[in-house]
Amino acid sequence: MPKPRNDLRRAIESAIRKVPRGKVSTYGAIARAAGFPGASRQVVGVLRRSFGLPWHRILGAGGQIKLRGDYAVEQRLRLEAEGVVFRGRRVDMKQHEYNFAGRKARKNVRRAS
DNA sequence: AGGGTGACGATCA
DNA sequence: ATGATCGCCACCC
Repeated sequence: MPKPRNDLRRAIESAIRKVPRGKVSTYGAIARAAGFPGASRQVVGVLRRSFGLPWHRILGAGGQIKLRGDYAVEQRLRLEAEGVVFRGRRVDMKQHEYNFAGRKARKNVRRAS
């Protein structure tokens, strides 16, 4: 049986809440982490409807802010307040993208010597 | 049932 | 880099 739609929302919220302070993630990544690849638009839906989520830590692919106008400004401010570094209009994902447990980690992880 | 809507994403000109 | 297009998926009239 297919997963109940409710699960989708629950899973997505849960995934969003896992992103720690100072880290960020993307709509697509959240969807995958929640077990619904391709449901990035649903992630947006959840973010818009529910409160109490670290909404500012969720960005578009490539670390780009997808909000418009004042909201975009606020998101950037909030992130910078957490120590997130921007490179032009995008967040430096190399440094701040959160790795969900259970998700395939890149091999070739070399620690800073 | 049918059509419109998103804080999307990947691709191409 | 920017804008257009198409594919996606659940939700709401």
